[in-house]
Amino acid sequence: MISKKTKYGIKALTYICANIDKSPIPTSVIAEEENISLKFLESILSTLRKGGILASKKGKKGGYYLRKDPNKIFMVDIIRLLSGPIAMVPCVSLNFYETCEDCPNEEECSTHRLMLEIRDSTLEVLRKKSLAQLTEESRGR
Amino acid sequence: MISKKTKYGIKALTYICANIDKSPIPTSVIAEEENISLKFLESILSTLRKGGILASKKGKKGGYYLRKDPNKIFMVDIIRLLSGPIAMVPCVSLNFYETCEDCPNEEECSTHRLMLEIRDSTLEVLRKKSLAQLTEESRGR
DNA sequence: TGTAAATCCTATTAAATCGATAGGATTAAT
DNA sequence: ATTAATCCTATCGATTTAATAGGATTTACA
Repeated sequence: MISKKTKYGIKALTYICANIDKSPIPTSVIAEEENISLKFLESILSTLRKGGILASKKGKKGGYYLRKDPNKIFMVDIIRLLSGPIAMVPCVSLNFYETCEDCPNEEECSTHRLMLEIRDSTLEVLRKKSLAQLTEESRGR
Repeated sequence: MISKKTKYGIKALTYICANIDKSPIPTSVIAEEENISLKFLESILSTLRKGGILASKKGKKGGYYLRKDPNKIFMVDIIRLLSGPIAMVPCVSLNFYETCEDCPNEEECSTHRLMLEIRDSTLEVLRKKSLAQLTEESRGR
């Protein structure tokens, strides 16, 4: 399960992408449109800014906008930033690898093997999907 | 991330499958071999029994054994039992569906769309992989 | 130059979940 | 009887989650 943080983050980014002409967009507008708690969303957008996905403009008429072309922002990076590892188990994580204390040999661990396959199929989806693409699919129908 | 419950459950099932000739296998043996807390494993195997994957024999010389042919036990069912929904979000879950309070229209929700694709690619892996197959891949190399 | 509207920062909290741990009741083989 | 197993219920500490609170700072604009 992904957290609400991740879910709200994706929705917010899609909103910003869909309204890219109106940016910077204040947190309050997104919170209202997407039914997200304002303060919670503030912290999420802050994470996305620190992570290099969003940029912000302070003060009146300020808000958030995309730092890069949404065709060049991929969902893997967003999910990694908001949720942490893509892998369902640290021992198959590319970016957050950890050994298991209970496994003498990773190669022989059935969980390891299975989760490796799931990680790969998930990565396949997330690496291909850009924010621009997701936004178009969701809104443009 | 999957829980340790799920991880240990998969490892235990693989152990039982790999040692099917010696079944029923007592919890204590699996706990020792796979470095799992005995009491924790007890509760996991109990879940697997109640879920119809394992059967048990009580008393001395008792233990757990597979209820069905391991070629006919698929990883989807095991994961569902131990972790709950395969989907990363309740609104795309086949077996644990729930509406989101914040979404007026699911079809237009970007998170929904993305998680639908991930669910499908994950299901693809989990539905195809049998316990027998996973056991062979992990142990037999 | 003052005010409104925004980001930004730090801290707290209530609730839920996780990963165990504890203690014993029950059942069956020898 | 004894031993070795499942089975059942309850508790617990730690961590994470999803907010909430309060305010400091920055900027547009009248």
